[in-house]
Amino acid sequence: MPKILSFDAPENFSFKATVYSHGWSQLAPFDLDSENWKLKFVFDTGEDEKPISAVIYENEGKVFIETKAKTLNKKLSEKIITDTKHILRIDEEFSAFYKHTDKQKHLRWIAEKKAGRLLRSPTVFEDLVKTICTTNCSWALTKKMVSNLVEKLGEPSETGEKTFPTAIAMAKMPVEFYRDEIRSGYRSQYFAELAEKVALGIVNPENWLDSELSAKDLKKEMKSIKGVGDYAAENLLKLVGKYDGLALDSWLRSQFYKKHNGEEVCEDKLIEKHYENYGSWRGLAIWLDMSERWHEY
DNA sequence: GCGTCCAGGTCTACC
DNA sequence: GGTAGACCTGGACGC
Repeated sequence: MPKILSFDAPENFSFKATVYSHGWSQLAPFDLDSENWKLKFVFDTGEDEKPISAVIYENEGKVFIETKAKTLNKKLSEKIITDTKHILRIDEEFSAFYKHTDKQKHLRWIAEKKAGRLLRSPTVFEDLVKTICTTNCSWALTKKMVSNLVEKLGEPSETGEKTFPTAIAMAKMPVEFYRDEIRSGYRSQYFAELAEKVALGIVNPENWLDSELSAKDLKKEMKSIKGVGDYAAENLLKLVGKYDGLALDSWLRSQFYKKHNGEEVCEDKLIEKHYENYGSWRGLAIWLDMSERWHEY
């Protein structure tokens, strides 16, 4: 019998808005069943335990985690619930953000849909590697690189689905592996270097979650990682709860031109000006404004 | 079939 | 601090 865990969802939580918040639900080990609104994931449970495959869904104000584990002790149960709350950003508060968006008629849907939570991975390391996989390539290639990492370096659960690899697992592989097997091209050097530094404790991305640094200084620290530039750092800032940066990429720019600039290309300064009134929420404001049609469910 | 472009950018060298 | 050119991959497109 599968072991099912659950917890109460807060009043302002929307499972659909969270899993459709950006492309992360399409990246392994996430696997979204959009017909039934169920999100598959494979939880890493540490060195001594097999990873656990699970399906996450919401029903009547509760979040359920239906695991495929035959047994599940209290410690593992607590870890899976903690990870799920982190992934779904259950404890984040958006009322201050909604006060901004409710002032704009065309953004009132955001509070109505309870949107704002950007799906993330259980670890910042996983989000960091995935973000580097989004740079300078098509979304199809991003998905391919992430799938290759999971398939070739992930740990299998009892039912065979694999986790995202740890930094230690990634650090064991040479640059050639990333180039030839992961197909990550010039990013291969970045992955090998990053994994080694994280595995050795020289870099600890998990510290970014509760960093006391300002967004500006944290962005600077993130950019010290090879392969992380302005877009990647600002995207990572959003994933650790700081929305100061717009994280402009070619997709976001093109959407802005279509929606707010008569399909005319403009300088980034104009885009920044458009969202300056949202202050420290501007990164979330532009993202939701541009991805509005994703929330037509 | 082949060449070119470019996509959820970044790095380095140079000014 | 700003800019030009190089950088992997793979799908789309034109010829």
